[in-house]
Parts: sequence; structure tokens; C-alpha cells
Amino acid sequence: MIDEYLEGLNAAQRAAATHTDGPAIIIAGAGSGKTRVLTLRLAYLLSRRLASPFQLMALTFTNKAAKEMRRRIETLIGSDARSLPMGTFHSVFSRVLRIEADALGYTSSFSIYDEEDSESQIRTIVKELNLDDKRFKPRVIKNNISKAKNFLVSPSEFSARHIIDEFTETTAKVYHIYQNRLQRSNAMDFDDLLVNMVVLFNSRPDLLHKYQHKYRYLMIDEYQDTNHAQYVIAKKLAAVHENIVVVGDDSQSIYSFRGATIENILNFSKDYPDAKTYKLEQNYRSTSTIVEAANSVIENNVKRLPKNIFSLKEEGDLIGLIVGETEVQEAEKVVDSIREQKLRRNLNNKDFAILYRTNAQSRTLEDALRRASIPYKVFGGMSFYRRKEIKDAVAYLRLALNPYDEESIKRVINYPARGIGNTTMERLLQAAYENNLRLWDVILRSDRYLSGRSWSAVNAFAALITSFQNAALNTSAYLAAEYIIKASGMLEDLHQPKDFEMMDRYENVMEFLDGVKEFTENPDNEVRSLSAFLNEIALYTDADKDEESDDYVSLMTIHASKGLEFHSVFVVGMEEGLFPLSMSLDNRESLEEERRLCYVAMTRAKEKLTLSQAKRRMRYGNLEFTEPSRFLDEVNPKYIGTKTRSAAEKKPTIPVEPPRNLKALKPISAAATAPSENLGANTPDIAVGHTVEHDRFGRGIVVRLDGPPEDRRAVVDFPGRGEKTLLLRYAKLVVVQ
DNA sequence: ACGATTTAGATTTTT
DNA sequence: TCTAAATCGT
Repeated sequence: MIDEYLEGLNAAQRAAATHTDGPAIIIAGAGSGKTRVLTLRLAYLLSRRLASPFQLMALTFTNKAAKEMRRRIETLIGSDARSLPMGTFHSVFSRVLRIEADALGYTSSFSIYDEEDSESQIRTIVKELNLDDKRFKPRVIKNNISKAKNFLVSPSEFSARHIIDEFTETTAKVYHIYQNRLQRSNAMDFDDLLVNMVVLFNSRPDLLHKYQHKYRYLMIDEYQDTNHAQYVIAKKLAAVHENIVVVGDDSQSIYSFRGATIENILNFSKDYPDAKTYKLEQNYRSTSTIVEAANSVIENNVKRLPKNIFSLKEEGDLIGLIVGETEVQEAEKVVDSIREQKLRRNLNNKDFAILYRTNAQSRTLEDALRRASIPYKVFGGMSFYRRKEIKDAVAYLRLALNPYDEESIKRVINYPARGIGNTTMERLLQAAYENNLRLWDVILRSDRYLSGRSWSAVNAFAALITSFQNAALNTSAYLAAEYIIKASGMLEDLHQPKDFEMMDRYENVMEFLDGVKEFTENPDNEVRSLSAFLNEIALYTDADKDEESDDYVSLMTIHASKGLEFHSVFVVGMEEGLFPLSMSLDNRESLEEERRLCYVAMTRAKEKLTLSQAKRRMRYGNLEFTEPSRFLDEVNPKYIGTKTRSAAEKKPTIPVEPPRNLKALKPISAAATAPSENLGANTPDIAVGHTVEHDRFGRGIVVRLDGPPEDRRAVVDFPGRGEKTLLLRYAKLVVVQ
């Protein structure tokens, strides 16, 4: 059975899927059948009896990816798949940490703070320290602390080694207090779920040993997006058996702003000199036009692993280009194109995705789709679990298990209103911080700090939460949740039939309760306690939702589109400053990340890709003139056009960029753009010994030429940067002499 | 204590 | 433009 599946793979895929022992890296290009290889390898290990299911650990980044992999494995090996420790880094580690919580001074019912909770906690600390929150923005401090954690820099290390100015000094101070608060709240933030694994392994070699031996085979998906902490944990876990297989694509590393270090994948072979490398270079998803167009863009990045992604599918349509006068017209043209394609190709709404760089862009597109009565769905944005009413409900549940959870207390102590206002709250918090007590302990002994009306209000709240604790202990997850939500008074507050929005929220809370019920009744879940439910939703995002089979056009950011594919894809807002985003223009690293993002966007398309831009766009309430994205210039023009290739070759559609200093004066004309100058499509007369200029590497000398004429490559020696092999077709080389 | 009004700031987000 | 936090007024 497994063998049969293996037969269906290409040579590279089969080699990777049957890799058994020792370290290996699988470079899996977009659409290269990565998940298939991964699942088959797991099944292969099991069928060869090299490991039992619970000895494999497979880590992914999204719940969705984990779920998909589990589903596919189940079809291969049956219900054994259920015992595979497979999941996201955060969920797998959170389970380990709950088991080993004692060793870290936590209880197993610790809360998981989301980023809102973290920021709110940091905001409180900044206020307490009487700092100017304009100069010391809580959000920036939070991001810096997060970064420190991702690089495993502890508060004391941060103080000792990372203070270079007043800001870092403050960050250090806040970091210390923040970490103490978390511990006192019996809470971990997302980063702690990783950091504490390292802390655990460092402080308890016996436990490290235990897990090293427990998991004989370690597999990591999307390795290009791992951060330093994840890298260290993986290295420690794999140190005994060295059965570590990582899968990734450096060209799709788009989360460095979250601490991902692309070096992890670039250096894997240095970390494990014996590592085998498998390259999955055949793209089964997209037409060759799309694959090659995407290649022509990504070629402009310096930092890459060498590989040659190709497609054997037919050429298909050329890449469409839409230019709108304004973002409104851009959206209308996109919608027109969707309608046209639907008719011509007999497609459904589901076959289309519109991708954008920033969430703010969705609005215009939504309007245009609504006007055309085309059903659509916006992914991301305000997720269900980030809604206020849901966060309130979750806070009550969290408190039932962990009353020390300070952020949850603050959230619901006066919601619904029970007469505990700011003054009272300030008093309680002050009592807690001055006496180094936990907020919950202060609330339990509020007689010492309060009197009269505010005391009785706080006392009643304490009694309420205590009753919730009992409910959580003594009944099933669903019954407890139902009781807690009802007794909290939330539902009465929201149930206002006259107020449409309030009723909407009421419905959401009811839906949330249904979710709890579903969770408790789902036989797939091994543990169905309230605690397990909370753990799951803390690490859950909207992107994980299974989508019903409704027929709609998908709207999402490019980030959210990673791993997905659509028949026809529109990438909108291809303008300098928007994509690439202006904040990433100042250094090469971040510009390359934008380019990888562009690569990800383009490779989502199976049959038809359309890029679009607007000449004018409203930004922050005022009209701005734009210039086309450099990524448009980077797409080899021979792949861009409207209908047929020959038509495109006669009529190039890439607009010429005006001189940068004239951009504000650029005329707004509806006329088609001027024919482009030679962008390197035809290979200029370059010979060995010529000095050439490359727009990124500067000047260099051609040392060698090879490859067939249509694929001519030049090896150029750039002083100080070494020899680079450049495809003349793509590299814009200018002969200097 | 709570709602109304003003002001500042913003851009990507697997968990 | 739009949201969220800060401030103001009752």
C-alpha cells in the first residue's frame, strides 16, 4: 500500500520520502508536493517498524497544516495516526509544559496570554513606572521583549548585554517586571511556550534526556520560518538520535519580522555536516508561465539556496496586468476580470483569490465585489476569538482554572458592570504590587484594602469566581462553560433585541458555547477538559477554520495565503511603497523579504495570475500618486500580456518608471504605458572579459559564459562579493566597456 | 462610574 | 480613512 504510493512519486520525492535515519533537509519549492512527501515518509517509517507512532514528533506552524497532515496520514495508516505527536510548535510544547509545569514554578493550569494580553500588561507596567508612553510605546517594548525571547535572551542577560541607550534600558526594566508578572499570574505568553522549553531542558537534564529518547524521529515543516528558540529546541531534542528532517523553502521565508531567521535553513547543512539534501524542484501546481515568471522575480534576491524550480505543465495563459486610475477602479477591473474568467472558463467563485499586502486594502475590493453581487470571504482581519465578547467569555473560563490570571481579572472584574471602577481597581493593583501579592490574593482579602460599597462589590466578584472554580472542577467542560457564561451576567448584558450589534455579539457568545459543546463531544479529542479546550483556542486562529463548501471569492493578505492554491489569483496594489511596503525599502534584507512575499503570492496561482496596480490611491485619508512596483519590472516581460504570447511580445505592457524625483509630477494619463526599454529579455552582447554593471552587485568582470543561447548564464566576478552566476535573461546586466 | 468627544497613529502576524 | 486610547463632562 505504501509502496504503491511511493511509486507515484518522482525520484527526488521518493528519495526524500524513504529517507530513514540521520539528518536531512528537504528543499521543497512551491507546489512541489511537500505534504505528500512528508506524510508518506511518516507512514514509511511506521510501516517499516522503525518507530511507533508516539516516537515521532512532527512540528508545523499552523494548526491547519497539522490537521491536514494528520488527515492524510490517517488515510495511509488508519487510526494509529491519532497518537502521533503532531501539531504546531506551540501546541506540542504547551502540552509538554503543562506536564512539566512544576519544574518551572507553574501549575499545569497556567494561562496562555495572547498578544493583546501581553501588550496590556506592558502598558500597565509602563504606566506604573511613570514613563512617557509616547517615548516608550508599549507596543514597541512588547515587540522588543518578544524579539529578545525569540533569541533566548533572558531579562538579566538583556540588562547585562543589550542596554545601549535609554530605550533599551527601559525595555530591560519592563522586561524584568513583565516576566515576574507573568509568573505571578501563572501565565505564559506565546514566546514563553518556546523559551520555557529551553529553560526546562537546561535546568533539568533528566527531562531533556527523557524527551530526547522519547522522540526518536523529529520532523519540522516550514523550517525557513523557525526562530532561534525553535532552532535550539529542535537541536536539543535531536541531539541523541540526530534523526531530524527539516522541510522548507528559503524563497518562502516571510516571517522574519516575527523573529524567524532564514539562516536556520541556509545553515542546516553546516549544523549537520552529514545531512542529506533533497531538492523537490518540480512544481506540480502552476503553469510553466507562472513558475518562470515567479522565478524571474525571486532571482533578484542575493540570499538564496541554489535551485531550479520548473513546471512541466503547459504554458497556459500569460500573466495579466491591470492598471487602474484609482484603487476603486483597480478593484472594479479585478471584478470585471473575475466575471469574464468565470464565463470564459466556467469557473466558480471559489477558484479565485485576491491577495493584498495590507489588510486595509480589503475594503475597496469588498465594496466592488458587493456591488457586483459576487459572494466573497475576507480571511484574517478580526478573528472570531479576538472579538471583545469572545475574549470576555474566554477570560471567565480562564479564571475558573487559573484565578491568578491578572489580565483576565482586569478584563472582566467590571464586565458586566458590577460597580468596580477605576479607583477601586487602582487600589487593588497597588496593594498587589506594593506587597508583592497576586491580584487574586488581594481580591480574596479585599477587606484589608477596601471598605463599604466597593468592598462588597469585590467580595461578590471573588465569590463568583470561586463558584466558577468549583464548576470547572466538578462538571464537564461544556456544562461548566455554560454555567460560567450564564452566571457571569454577560448574556443578559448582550441580550438587547433592539440593538442589532448587541444581538450579534450575543449570538457570537452562543456560538462560542456551541464550540465548547462540539469540542467536548468530538471523539477525536483525546482530552476533552475545559483546560484542553482553552489550550486549543489560545493557539487557534481564524485561518484554521475549516471552510464550508460555500462558493465565494477569497480575500486575504499574502501572508495568510501561504500554503494555499487557487485556479486564478489576483495580486493587487503592486505599487512602490505599498508592495514593497515603504518601511522595508531602506535595507536589502527586508526588501528581499518583500520579494519572497511576491514570490509566495505569484506561486499561489495554478492557471491564471493577474497583477494589478492603481495610479492613485487614498492612503490615510489623502490621495497619493503611486509608481508601479519594482516587482512588476522584475517579472520577465515575455510572460506578461493579455491573451496570447505572440501578441504580448509585440506589445510590452510594463510601464516605464519615471525618474524617482519626478514621481509627484507624474501625469495621470489613461493612455497605455510606453513600450519598455530592453529589460534584459534579449541577451545583450556580453563576452568574457567585459566589465558589466548589475544594479545590485555593482561592477564586475565576466569570467565565463555558458548554457544554451536562450538560457545563457554569465559567471561574473564582482570585487568583494565573489563570483555570481547570472542568467542573462533575468539579470539586467549593462556592459560598461 | 460611565458615556461622549477628541486626538493620535497606523502598514505584514503561522502561535 | 479608521480605530483605539485618552480626556472630558455629567
